[in-house]
Amino acid sequence: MIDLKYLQNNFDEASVKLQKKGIDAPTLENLQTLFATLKNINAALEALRAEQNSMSKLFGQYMREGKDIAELKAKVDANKVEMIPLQQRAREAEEALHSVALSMPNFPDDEVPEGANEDDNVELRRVLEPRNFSFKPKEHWELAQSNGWIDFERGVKLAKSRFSVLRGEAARLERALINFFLDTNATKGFEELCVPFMNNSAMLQGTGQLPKFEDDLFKIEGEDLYLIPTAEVPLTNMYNDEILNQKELPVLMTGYTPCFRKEAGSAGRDTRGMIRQHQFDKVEMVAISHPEKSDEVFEMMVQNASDILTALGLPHRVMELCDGDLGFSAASTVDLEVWLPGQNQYREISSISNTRDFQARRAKIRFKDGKKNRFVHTLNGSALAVGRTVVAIMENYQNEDGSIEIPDVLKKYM
RNA sequence: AGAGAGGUGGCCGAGUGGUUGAAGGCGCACGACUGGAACUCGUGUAUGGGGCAACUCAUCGAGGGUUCGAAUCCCUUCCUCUCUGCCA
Repeated sequence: MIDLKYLQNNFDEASVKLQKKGIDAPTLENLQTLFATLKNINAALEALRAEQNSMSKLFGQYMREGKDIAELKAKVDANKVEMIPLQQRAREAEEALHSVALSMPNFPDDEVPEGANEDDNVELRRVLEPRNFSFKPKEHWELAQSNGWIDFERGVKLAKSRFSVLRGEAARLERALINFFLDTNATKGFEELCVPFMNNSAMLQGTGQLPKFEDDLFKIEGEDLYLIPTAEVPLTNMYNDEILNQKELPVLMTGYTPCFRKEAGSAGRDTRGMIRQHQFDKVEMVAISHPEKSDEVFEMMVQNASDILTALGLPHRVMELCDGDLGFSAASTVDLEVWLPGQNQYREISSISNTRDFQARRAKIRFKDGKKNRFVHTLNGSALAVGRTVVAIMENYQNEDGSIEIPDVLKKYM
């Protein structure tokens, strides 16, 4: 949730920022008006309530003193009638404001490069040189076929399209990667958590998936539960509606979960192979940070994810997202893109975002700063997407005969 | 899933219609005592909104109702616990 007071006091500035995220001026003006209207109605209503309360208090006194209460009661009744339409208007204004405000994306940071889409993202650096192949490297689905690693057909049979089954060594590689990621994150101070894979709607609203992106989620029928699209949801919401002690910050959490996404709107993209599935494994990092420390924490998280790729010997590049490509909740995002020689391109394998206080406002995550309660900053990032790492290992570690090497750091896990 | 009990501030817990936003305790913060600590003592300590402030409004799981007035009464709903059933 954006800071509505900030919006009201710095409308032009806020408007420029949100236009980059595709919000037009009229929408924003509407929001501002709703906010101002609600404030006015509430002020009037509260004045009447105050009067009502003070008159009500007199009743006790009058009755003890044996005075007549008829006149007082008449006044109170009149006051009450006056409040009814205001209460109605306040309720309507509140609902309208709430629904608009929850659909408003986060402001991009000032330093975020400008741009329209992913083509305008800025490459910060490349790590490791792509290997020179003496043969034409194959795509992972070909290798999956010849090695019997991925059973696409039976995944579809068991569920539907965009599901798959890992078999034998591939399944063990998946498991090895999860362990390797979790262990590595632990050495950086992240506490490992094992969380529910379904969360309720309040939590999904807290991190920003609801109400706007319900179509991307798998909902459990007849329950207020959704399959999580990322561990960011349960991990961040661990502290939903809580007030942390400043000494506890930063809270660093990591966890492995499968992630479930309908991939609505992705029809026709990456239909082949395992790049885009309805279910995939991911190890996530989440940080709850003091607002003044979140940039530091962010850098640490990017470095950690990059180091993991380096340890696996996977060439990658570090991309800073332009404002037009930022997600709904993010104020700034760095993507790590791993080199896929079979596809001959870099593909996203990790996305690390600082949401500043955007999620904290929605999820009411605060910390005590002296006497005041302030919103924390929340950050999240993949370390790493497991399925895509399997794909990257397949393509980068393939031999001419189609066999696949296992990176050295993983050998003790397999 | 069936039966019963219950949901109050960071935690425990009192409170069945009128200065109760809520006793008491624990915890926490600050201060005193100490060489330093523990102990002890003193003070402070719910959240959110409006206002420069004094102050004021809302909130005792959530929603609705009764009443001049509700943490307290009524209805609906969610959740938790215990027992039974089922189950890894």
